[in-house]
Amino acid sequence: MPEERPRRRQARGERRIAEILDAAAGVFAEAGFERATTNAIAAAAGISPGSLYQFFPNKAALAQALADRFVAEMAAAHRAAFDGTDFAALSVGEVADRVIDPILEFNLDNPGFKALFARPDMPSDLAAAAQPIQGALLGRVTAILAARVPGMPEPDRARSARVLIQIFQGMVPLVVSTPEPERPAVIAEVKRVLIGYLASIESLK
Amino acid sequence: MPEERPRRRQARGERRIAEILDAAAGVFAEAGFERATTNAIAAAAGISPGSLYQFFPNKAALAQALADRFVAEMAAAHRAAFDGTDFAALSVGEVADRVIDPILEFNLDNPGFKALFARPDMPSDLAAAAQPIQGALLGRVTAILAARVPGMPEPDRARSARVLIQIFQGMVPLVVSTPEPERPAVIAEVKRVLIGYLASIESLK
Amino acid sequence: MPEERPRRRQARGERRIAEILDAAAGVFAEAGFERATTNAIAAAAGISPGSLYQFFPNKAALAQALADRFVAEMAAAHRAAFDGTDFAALSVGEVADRVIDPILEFNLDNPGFKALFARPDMPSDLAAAAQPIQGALLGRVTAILAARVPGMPEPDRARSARVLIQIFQGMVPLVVSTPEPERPAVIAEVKRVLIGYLASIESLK
Amino acid sequence: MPEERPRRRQARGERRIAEILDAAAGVFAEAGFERATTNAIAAAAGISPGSLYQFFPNKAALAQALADRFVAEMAAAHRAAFDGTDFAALSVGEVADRVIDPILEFNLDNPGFKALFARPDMPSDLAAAAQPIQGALLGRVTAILAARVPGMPEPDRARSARVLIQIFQGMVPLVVSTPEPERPAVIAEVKRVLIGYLASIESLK
DNA sequence: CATGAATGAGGGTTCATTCAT
DNA sequence: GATGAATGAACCCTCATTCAT
Repeated sequence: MPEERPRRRQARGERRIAEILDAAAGVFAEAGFERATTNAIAAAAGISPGSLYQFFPNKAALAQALADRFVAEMAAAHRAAFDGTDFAALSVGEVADRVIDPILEFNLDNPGFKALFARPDMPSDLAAAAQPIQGALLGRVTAILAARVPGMPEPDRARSARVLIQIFQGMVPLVVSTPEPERPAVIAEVKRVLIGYLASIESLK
Repeated sequence: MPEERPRRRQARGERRIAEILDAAAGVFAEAGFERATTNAIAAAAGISPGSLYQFFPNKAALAQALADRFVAEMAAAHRAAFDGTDFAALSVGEVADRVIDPILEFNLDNPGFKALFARPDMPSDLAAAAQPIQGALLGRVTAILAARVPGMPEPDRARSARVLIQIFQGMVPLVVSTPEPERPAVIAEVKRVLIGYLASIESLK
Repeated sequence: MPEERPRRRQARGERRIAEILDAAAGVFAEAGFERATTNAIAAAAGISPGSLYQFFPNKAALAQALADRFVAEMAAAHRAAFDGTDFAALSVGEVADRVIDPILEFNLDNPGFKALFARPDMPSDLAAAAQPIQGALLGRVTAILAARVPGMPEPDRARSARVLIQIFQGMVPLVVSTPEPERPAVIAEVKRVLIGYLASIESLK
Repeated sequence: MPEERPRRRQARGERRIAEILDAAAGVFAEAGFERATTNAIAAAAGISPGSLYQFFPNKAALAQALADRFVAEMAAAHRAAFDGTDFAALSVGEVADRVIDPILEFNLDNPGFKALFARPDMPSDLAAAAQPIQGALLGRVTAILAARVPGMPEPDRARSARVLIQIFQGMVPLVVSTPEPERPAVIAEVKRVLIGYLASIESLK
């Protein structure tokens, strides 16, 4: 089986890449993107700086790859939340639960996410990386709206979807920064906001 | 008039400081805090690097001063929005207009604001600078809630105030990033969200 | 022999450190501590500025390390001069030869020494580094005096030891600055001074 | 009296210069030459940086002028010590008193002196400034030796004079750094050294 | 492929000096 | 002459990146 070697190598390489991205996420989360040094990331990954550059040509590419991974994981979370669900048949509360909980969980589990995507000087490449999930999320929320409020004009629907997403994403920092005993109440409130908005749209008939 | 000289000097110094802060806000907005170089800020202010350091002992102090100025301007905007207004007598829509419009305008006018206060590694000093407005804003929104929903338990009120503020602050990027012809519709939607949440609270009696 | 690698590495690292200290001693000697730039030291050591900082965290630490090395070498010279010698059994001339020659030689061989230890704003850390040799030297000269002039009161002895050391150290610049054909005569004269002082003490019985 | 104005101006200018030199001596004494900033000197002199440069074209010239003043004052002290004294008729102890006391006093009174003349990177210009007093001192000590030890060969005499001067100058730091109750004993010891050396020369007949 | 020492451009900051007022 | 704000070259140090081993 001569194919074994390359495959095994590739597998090891991918494990390495994953480790580096894990390390990078941690360092980014702790220091922010700019103050995170590639040497610190390499050290956190248990490799040498030179090795890091065998996998990523530069710091931006590393950030990009981490962003891509975040995006892929996000997409998976979204798929789990959205696929095979008939949102038209659910109550607004159930819709909110389905959509919000997994995404909140993702953000709580991945503190590096914010450090990458919330930085004020995010280059367009990075923003572009996020675009697929944003686009997918937008599409799905639009679909939910279409299912629930069929008569809504397309531009209004798109705008409302963007607003819904933004409300939610804007609340994430509040949820993340709220310590544990109080956090569920905040999450409940976030859902009330979204539900309220959804209901107000639906009431327009 | 021998008092003229120092006064004029001081006036010039303060104008210089204002110019430097303007320049810093611009460079921060464009490059982010970390990538903004003091030399670039000096150049943008039309002065030499050495001159910059006659007004601010270091980059952090410059950031602090800019933050303080933002905070002061924000506070003024808040005062203009809140003081002398009987929020209990207004409709929810009017409340939303009064509160939201000036703050949105401030954010649209000051792109450097975000670069300073949204950076992932904000030092506690900077955060402390923002605390006064945050605190004041929280106090005022809490007061509005108290006026409009007297029977609400205190912890719920505090939480709802935080959520209201966060909804709004979370929407700011969306508003700012929406180009002009579409922007008013987005702002209207933001208000609908807030109004919806307020109404849902008030309906609890 | 797997121990070879780290050992070799460490050896190379220590050679590098020695080279840097050599370079620093030269640059300090030529320009003085303040005017010596770390980049010039790096260049003199044949390395890049960044490399210098892999061995020393800053200029002060570099100076400290150089001082420590000087001190260690001085201490070795002192030990060679003092240990195992019965100064009570020697003539004053022999005592002078034993003590003076190696220290003079050290100063002639290490022009950077003066640049580090004679600077007017020597930080206390550096002074502390020199204190061990100064203390040891003082102890040894005091011991010699005790051996040769047993009846001397302790405070007088301590003072005389300090004076002897100071005479000698004060003469070093004269010796160093005297060009070669004349230098031995100056050294002879220095010894005459010390011998004369020693004799005058001993004559007190 | 039209000559009055320029003279008065000149007088005021010279007073200013003296004040600046006083300030410089103080700052040099406290911070060392390199770390002393011209702005600090100007501030200590109670003038603006610009004014300082009306009197001295640069920092080196200021140092030079201060050195020159020190030298002139030293020369005066020397003249007071040497002129009109028949050293051949005095005991060695009296010679030592006459020569040493005023110079020690000068050093004790002028802490800036050391900061200027003891710095490791003294430029040749500054050294040249000191040369006149050094030369004069050398001449006078040589003359004393000639008066007291007529048969001494010229080269030996010159060398002994240099050694005598160097002994003394080398002891100055010890004297200056010795705190008050103990200082006179140290001074007495310094004199014993010089007397001992002088006596050993004279005994050669 | 891995290593980690080496690189060097560039950033924040200082300070001797200048110049408009 | 005096002022002091302004200048800008140069310093110490960092860190993304490279390369000999």
